[in-house]
Order: sequence, then structure tokens, then C-alpha cells
Amino acid sequence: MATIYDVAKRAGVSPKTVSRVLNKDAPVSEKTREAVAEAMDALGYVPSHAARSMKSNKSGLIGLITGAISTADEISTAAGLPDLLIVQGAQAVIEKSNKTLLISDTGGRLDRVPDLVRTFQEHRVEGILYVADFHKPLELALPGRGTPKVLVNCFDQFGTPSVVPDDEGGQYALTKAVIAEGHRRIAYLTLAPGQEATKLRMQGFRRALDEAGIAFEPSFVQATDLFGTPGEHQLIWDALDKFFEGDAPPTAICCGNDRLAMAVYGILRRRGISVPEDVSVVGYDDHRLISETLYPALTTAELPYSAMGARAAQVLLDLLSGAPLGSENRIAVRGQVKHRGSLVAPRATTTDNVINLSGRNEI
Amino acid sequence: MATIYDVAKRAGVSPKTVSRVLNKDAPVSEKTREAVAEAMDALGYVPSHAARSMKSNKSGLIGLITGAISTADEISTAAGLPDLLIVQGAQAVIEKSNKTLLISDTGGRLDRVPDLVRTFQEHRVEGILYVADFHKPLELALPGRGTPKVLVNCFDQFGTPSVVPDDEGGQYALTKAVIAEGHRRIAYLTLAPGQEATKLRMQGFRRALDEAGIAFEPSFVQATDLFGTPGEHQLIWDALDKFFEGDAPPTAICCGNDRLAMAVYGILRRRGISVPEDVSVVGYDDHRLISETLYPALTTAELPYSAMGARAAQVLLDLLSGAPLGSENRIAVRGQVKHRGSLVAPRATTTDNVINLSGRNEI
DNA sequence: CGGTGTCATGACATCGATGTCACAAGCTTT
DNA sequence: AAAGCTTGTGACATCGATGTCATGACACCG
Repeated sequence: MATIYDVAKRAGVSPKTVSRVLNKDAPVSEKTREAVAEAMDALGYVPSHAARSMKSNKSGLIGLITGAISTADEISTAAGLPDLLIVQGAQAVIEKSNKTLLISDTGGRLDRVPDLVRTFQEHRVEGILYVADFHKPLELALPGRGTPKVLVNCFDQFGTPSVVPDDEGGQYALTKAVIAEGHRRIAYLTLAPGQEATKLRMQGFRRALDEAGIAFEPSFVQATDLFGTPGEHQLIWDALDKFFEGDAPPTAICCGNDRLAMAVYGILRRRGISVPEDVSVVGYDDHRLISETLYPALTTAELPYSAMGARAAQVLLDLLSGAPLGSENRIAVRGQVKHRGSLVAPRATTTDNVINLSGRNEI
Repeated sequence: MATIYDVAKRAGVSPKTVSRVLNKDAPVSEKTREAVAEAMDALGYVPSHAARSMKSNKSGLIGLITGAISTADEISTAAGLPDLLIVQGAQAVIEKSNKTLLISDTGGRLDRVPDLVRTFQEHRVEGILYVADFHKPLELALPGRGTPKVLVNCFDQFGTPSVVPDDEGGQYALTKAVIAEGHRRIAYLTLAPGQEATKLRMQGFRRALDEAGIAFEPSFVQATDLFGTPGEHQLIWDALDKFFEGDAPPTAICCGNDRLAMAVYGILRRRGISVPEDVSVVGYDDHRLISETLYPALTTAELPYSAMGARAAQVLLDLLSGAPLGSENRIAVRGQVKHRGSLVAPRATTTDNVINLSGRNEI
């Protein structure tokens, strides 16, 4: 690969002058500039980032650690694949700031993080973004002292700045939308109880019920999930059984995520219960591949991954440019409620109808 | 950040000796080694990749260009999001070879490719992988002469080595599986006719029919797709109408991809047609988020993205290590048929039953 | 017309690592 | 015991770019 010396020789000038043409940091006569440009062109010269960053001691690199790429085909986590959108959001912002994103993947193994950080340090990254696959506390202290870091979709106990989804607010707004359609008996198929999102969303769910003066009905809450194992649908059958065994079954079902809602669609129909005529279904995530493709299209709360990635990148860039860290070191990003065909007003709320509905359950 | 000189000073040796400890390329006495190790540790020393690669003229970097990240939430392309799996497959192989992957995203704009390649060249990447979002001819000549390249999920006219899915073979195998269940009237809901995959898969579809002695029925082929627009489901309704308007409707429907199959599930059920009792449905892609979550789970042909990524990375690494390019410069990777609940034997194939089925269509 | 400032340019050192060469000390070989 | 090896180490140049400083050629000022 041609160097600045080759270019200088061909243009009949000193290397320093070539550097000046490249960086426009000192006046160069028009004639010289052209000669240099011609030489660069002819030689296909591209400046070496390595040499530059060695001299300037600035790499222009931002490291991003994720498990998203390697786990993209797994169906084990709450949110599933779309945490890649975080990467996308970050990518867009980083790129606009003329830095380059170095993406590393943990391959699902947390113990590889130190290695990845070390590689980043070899490249002298200016900052690190750590992206978790779903909202959770981070189990390890990130190595790499001195390098600014921002956590995305997770948080730690050391006050590292972090950007997370506003799960409480999202579920609150979604539940409010369900209530606004006239529903009073609302079931909730939650994800694993231990998860951060599950806790927060339950709070949002209950806040919306409280505000509407609806009593919380414990039997209308069941925890389940899909684990990618054969027979997994059975768990959802069982959970739905619980909802529909009483006299007054729910007229709407909130699902812990869109995938769960997708499975619920199929199972409800198999039981002879129509969506949305007999029961409204809403999801969570706005995994558009699912929410927009399902028939009827799914009402859901957006998990604002892309916005979170962008926000985190911006926070990191601000840190790098020396801005002081705001007092709030955990930023919750709010997503929108996407109202689609799966949520409609409940049928006339007469007792007759209710009995009718629960009767169908026998299939 | 500490340098090799700082370490040398602290350990009371020369920088070169520190280098020897780092690279183990010459004997160093045990005592010295320990002193150096202690110094490196105390100073938190990490060697500078920039300085190293400047001297060695080897960057250890592989560039990968994709639109996958930025288009991950779009629902416009045939295969949709899973081309990220290509990135994953490549990542795994690259990493194992101790190189680092530099991932750049086009943001969906092909005209940004030259810029990305230039950035790669500044970093002196040793090779470039170009990943397309679905199987197609590549519309541009990649810049970056002299840098080895491998195309994934696409191909060009210049003989650039490329790795693509075996669409013909995949659809052939899938259709054969459908036939093996006893189906003879098989409809095919294809994607856009112009696409590479559509052409190849139709060939595979017809080959399977031919081998089984089943006459090709043109009215059983309809082209459609989901475009992420409101009302998009109507197109599928219309296509299905065509299939079910005759006396002898299909007992199985092949869909151009899993998303289409997902929509078809909902629409068939709305029309009172059960999957798989009344009609079997198969997809394409094995987009597991869909295929495993749908109820019943979807039979489909795997689009072996991860394997393609891995294969492409391997080809590139081979090229880099000087291996001659095999005579075959377009490698087709075959995916498996995933047999799941949505494909079962057709009902008794009496004429009665057939009429019965088509009758349901009036709903 | 000498002094001062601007323009355009080049020589040289430098960033952090490593390759080359040199060399001293301790060992083997014959 | 002299010659030859091996081991362990350091001085110095080098990779490609850029920062610092110096310099020659003009132009402008009073």
C-alpha cells in the first residue's frame, strides 16, 4: 500500500506537504495541491489509520460489546432478537460523529468479556458500550479502568451510566389503552417473575388498574414463557386454562412479549376463541416482524431499543467530549403504545355473554 | 496509557526485552520475565495495536459490510432480518482465527459502500466480506482493488468468490417432504417473481413435482408478499381465494417465507380452514422466532445463513493465507428441511372431502 | 529601504512497537 | 585452551503519519 512518502516523491514535494494537503491544516499553493492530488489518485493512496492514531494518540474507535449477534437465533431470552436494534441505534449516532464502531460479540459467554475489553484496549477505543440482551442488572464489573463506559439495557451498582427501557411506564400506558377500550377484566401472562422487566411492568400494570379503580385479581396473572423446547406451547395452554376456568373470564389478555402473543393467537383459536372478537390480545416489545405480520395485527408497547442505543451512544460521546455526567445516571427511555387490530372494545358486558365465552373453553 | 518504555523503565530492562516477554520470540531469563510481568501488571499495560500493525504492516482486521443492522426493523425484504445470522457465522470463524471483525453498516444506502470501503482501507483490513440482505446479483463493483473479497448472499459478474443459499435444492427437498406426506395438490405462494430466490425455488418446486409425476398446475401459483403497509393482508386473502375457488383446492400450501406463512395461518383460520387438519402449510427460511413459536409449529426449509457466513469467512481466510481459489467461485450452501407440526398427511383424498373443503371458503 | 508579517515549503523528531545487529558471559567441543 | 555455540540482553533504525521549527520568497508598512 502506498505511503505518504510515495506520494511525496511522485508529486515532487516533501511528505509534510502531502500531509498538509490531506489535512488542510496549512496553506498549500493550488499548483502543489493538484500535483499531490494527482499523485494520491494515481497511487491509490489511503492514509494509514494506524500511523495516524499512533501520532495523535486518538483512535476514533468506540467499542461495543453484545451477545446479540451470537444469540440471534436463540429463543431463550425475554425480548428475543431485537436487541440488535440497540446496535443499530448506536451505530447511527457513532457514525455521524465520525468515529468507527468496533463490534464484539460475547458468543453468549460472559466470561469472554475481559478478553473483548482487552482487545478493545489494544485498539485504544475511546469508549465502550455494553449491550445486554434484556433489561437486567449486570453481573460483573466491566474491566478497562479509565475507559468511559455506558451500559445499555442493563445497570450496575457502581453508578456506571446506563440506558434502560421504561418498563413501568410502558406497561402502564399499554394497560391504560386496554382500559380505555372498556376492558375491566384484564389478564396478564407475564414473563419469569425474577426479571427486572417483569417486576417493573407489573408495577405499571397495577398502577393503571388502580387509577381506573379496577381491583387487582391475582388469578388473572400467570407467569410463563417459551423456551424453544418441544411441547412448550403446553405451558401456555395451562396458563390460559386458569384464566378461563372461572365465571368471569378476561376480555383482554396482556402478554409478556410479542412472541408469547403469537403463540396465544394460535392456541386461543384452537380453543374456539376469536381474536379480537372474543378476547383482545396485546403484547410487548413491538417486535414488528411479529406485531405487524400477525393477523390481526398486534397491539403492543414498543420496547424502544433503537432509541436506547442512540441515546446511549450520545451519552458516551458527551462523556468523551468532557461533558459532566448528569445527576441521573440511569436513563429510562419510554416507548410508544402501538394500537393495532388485536385490541378492540369488549363485547357487551352482560353476564350472559360472559358465560357464553367461558363455555367455549371446553373445546 | 502506559507504553513499552514505561514498562521497561519500571522493570529496569530495555524496551526490546519487554517486547521479547510479550512475544516470547527469544529466550528471557525467568527473573527478568517476572520483573517485566510485574511492571506490566502494575502499570496496566496493554500493547498498542496501532504501533504493532504499523511495524508489521498487518492489521489483523477483516471488514464486513452489511445492511443487516440498519434494516433489521424493516419488513421490506424477502428474508427479513435473519441475515444477521450471516454476520454471526462469519464472526465466529473470524474470531477463532484471532482476527478482529470490523462491521460497517450501509444504512440501507448502497452509495455509502465506497465510503465504508475507504474506512476499511484506512484501517488496512486484510479482507472484506460483503453481505447482502437477500439472495441477489450485486449491482455494483466493489471498490478496494487489491483487497481480497468474498460476497455472501449475492454474486457479481466479475468472478468474485461468493457464497449463496441453495434455493433450488432447498425448495426441492421441502417439496419432496410435502409430497412424501401424500400431498398431490400443492399450492405455492411465491415471493416477487423477479427475485433470484423465487426463480431458483420454483425450479426446485417443479423438479420435485416432475419426479413425483405430478402435473404442474399454474393456478396453484400466486405471487405475493408483505410490504409492511396497512392492509397488506388483503393481498394474501386474494391469493388464497384463487387457490380455493376451484373444485379441487390444494391440500398443502408452500409459502415464500415464514412470515408469509404466519400471515396465512391467521387468514386461513379466519376463513374456517384449520392448519394442519384441513390444509398443511410450509414456509421457507426457518426463521425460528416464527417457525418454532407459531402454533402449530411451522415446517420449513432452513436458509442456512449462519453456515453461509461461516463458510464465506473461511473462504476469505483461505484466500488470505494464499490458498488458490477453487474452480467453483460461487458456493451454494444447502439448508435442512425442518419438519414440524404444520405438515401432516392430507385427509382422505376422496372427492367428497375435496368439495367439503372448498365449500368452507365462503365464509 | 529596512523591518515585520504572511505564505509555502522542508528537515527532523516523534508516536509505540519490533526487526537487525552487536555483544558479553557462560558452555561445549576437540 | 582456543574456537565455536548458546543464552540473555541492549542500541538503534524503522514502520507512516504529523507536530515543531526553520527558511526563503514576497508583500506591506512607515
